[in-house]
Amino acid sequence: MSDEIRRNMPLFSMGIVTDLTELSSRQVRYYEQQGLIRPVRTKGNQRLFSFNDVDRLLQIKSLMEKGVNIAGVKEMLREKDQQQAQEAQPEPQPQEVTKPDLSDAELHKLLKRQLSELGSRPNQSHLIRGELSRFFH
Amino acid sequence: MSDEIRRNMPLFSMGIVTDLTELSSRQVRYYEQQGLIRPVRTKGNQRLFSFNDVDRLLQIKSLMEKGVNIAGVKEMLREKDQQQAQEAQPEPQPQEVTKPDLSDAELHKLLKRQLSELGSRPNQSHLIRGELSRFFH
DNA sequence: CTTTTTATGTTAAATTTCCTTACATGCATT
DNA sequence: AATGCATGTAAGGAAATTTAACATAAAAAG
Repeated sequence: MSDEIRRNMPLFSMGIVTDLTELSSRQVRYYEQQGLIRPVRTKGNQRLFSFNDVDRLLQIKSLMEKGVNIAGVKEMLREKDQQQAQEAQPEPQPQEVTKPDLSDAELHKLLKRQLSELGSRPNQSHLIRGELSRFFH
Repeated sequence: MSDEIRRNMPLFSMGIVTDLTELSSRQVRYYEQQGLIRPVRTKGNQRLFSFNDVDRLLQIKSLMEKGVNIAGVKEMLREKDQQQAQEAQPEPQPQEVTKPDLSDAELHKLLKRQLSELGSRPNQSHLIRGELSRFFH
């Protein structure tokens, strides 16, 4: 729980995040606009990102490089969020499945179509998916 | 060693550091000028601080609140740096003691005089000495 | 008890970074 | 051919940061 706080502490400015992720600021703002991340703001309205935000951005980048579109990314992050919420409160809560934004059929079709690609491009000198987790234990 | 990289990765802008440490930017710059920290710079000449920098600033703050002056802080950080350097390369290196900037007598006198005070003031909502270490394992 | 040093505050001007908005565009999808 | 998605780019303004200078209270030195 104290870990939760650390992961969500607003620490990084836009410039550092673009360096860390090698995303353009345009991309980062677009992803925020699409509801994929929720950085807080300074008094002067500038974005401050947390470890979690950077982590999500790396996941988003990874997925989009595989051809997944925003809708797909949104769906996958939503699932992951649910998992984490479950882990956070381990009470076995009998709950009817929350309706996904997209039907299972739609999502399946979507992913099936998109996962037939594979853009490959060497990368380094910045964070890659999974590398961030080492910042905490 | 990979840990060393993480600890020294330039991540934080001035604003975040002043929030984290509750030091004024003036203080942070002064401590840099005195050689206590060495933040790197962006292309545009703005400071970028690492975890290590923030950690040192918290130590500096803690010491100065106890009345230790810059010279004393400098000495104590130097000692700690030596320790860490030793731990990093555990080769039993027979080395004659490096001459301190201040003689032992001077330092002793200095600390003895200064440690007779104790400014107490409640603090919260920011990092305190030792709290930062949890960001890594 | 003056004088000097230390550590920090404050202000100003210049520079850099970031913000929003708007328009442009290549590539898929329809 | 027309539309939508994801991103680039440019303009204008606001916020954050920088250096340099001057001010000052408290401590140290003489």
